[in-house]
Amino acid sequence: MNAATRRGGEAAARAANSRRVQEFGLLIKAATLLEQRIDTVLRRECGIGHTMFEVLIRLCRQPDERVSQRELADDLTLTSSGITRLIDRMEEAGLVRRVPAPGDRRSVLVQPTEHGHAVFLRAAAAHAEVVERYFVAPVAGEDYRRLTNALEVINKALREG
Amino acid sequence: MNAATRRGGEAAARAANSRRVQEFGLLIKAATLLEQRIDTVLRRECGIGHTMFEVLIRLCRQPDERVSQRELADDLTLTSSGITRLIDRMEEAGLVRRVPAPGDRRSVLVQPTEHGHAVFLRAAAAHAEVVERYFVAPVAGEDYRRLTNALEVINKALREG
DNA sequence: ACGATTTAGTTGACTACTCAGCAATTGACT
DNA sequence: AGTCAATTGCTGAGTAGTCAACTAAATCGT
Repeated sequence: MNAATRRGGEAAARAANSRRVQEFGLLIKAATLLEQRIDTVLRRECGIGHTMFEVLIRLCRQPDERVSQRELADDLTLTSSGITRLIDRMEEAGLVRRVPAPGDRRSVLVQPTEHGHAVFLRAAAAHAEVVERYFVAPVAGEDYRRLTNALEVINKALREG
Repeated sequence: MNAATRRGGEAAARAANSRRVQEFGLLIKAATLLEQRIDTVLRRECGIGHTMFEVLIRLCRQPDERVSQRELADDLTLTSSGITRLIDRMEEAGLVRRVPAPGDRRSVLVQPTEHGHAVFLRAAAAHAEVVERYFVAPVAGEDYRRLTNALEVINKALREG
């Protein structure tokens, strides 16, 4: 190993060991593991993955239970083609149905079926268990409030910047 | 809409609007947006995505700069076949090289090339900027320490449970 | 009121993963 | 030593997303 390579390696080692890198890694890792855990549980107990569950949340929390594909795509951080295919699969699984949007013939509204409701209710229970156990419980009361607060601030910064 | 459907809808609406669901959504969303943002920046400025960057971090922070594929897979939350293909692409891009592991002929060690070092150094700078701006800065001093602490506790719970 | 721009959704071709099944090697137990 | 189980990495087939290019509909500027 020559001197230049060694210098490069040292600088790289410093960068790779930086506090920020480690700390940021914690966020990515926690989110990945939690998402994976939920996905596994939902698949086993309800036959849907985490992404479909996220769609059902958006549909069911709306009073009229109708959301456009565009809004879903923005909310889930997917592209419009990603949403098209996701809703295709959900429609095929009998979880949702597409209805034309009154007043805008370009837009498609997505609506849960009765089966969609039923699956969502079971999924929500399983979801709540995992969230409670690995996200809420490990972080005690006051710190939990601060955690969600921090996450909100980060999301705000991302939306604005 | 009949009475049964309406009842199902109301229960679903309650579940979908639960505090925990919203709060957990903040974590997923923050992680997704941050990862996406970093991916875009790295791709534009260094020609690599976020996943390859994560591999380079693991390689460069090791004193001897050699890590087995198995360890990388565990660290990045990928399957062994996922890592095989990722390292294939990185090798093809000239970022890393595979070397046989002394003392275990099943195992393959991955090592950054000189080009890998160079790319990593530029990428680390870009990465640091995004992390500083959207992850560290929005959450002021004391709360930031608590945030990383909470994330650590969550990761610990996930590893153990 | 009409052409130019923007927006919503779809499709084809591609990318990056997963899972299941495999071969090679290692370790553990008699 | 000899076999059985576990571990490492690889491969074929399938899944879930992306991007680029398209059509149809709506909105804007004049």
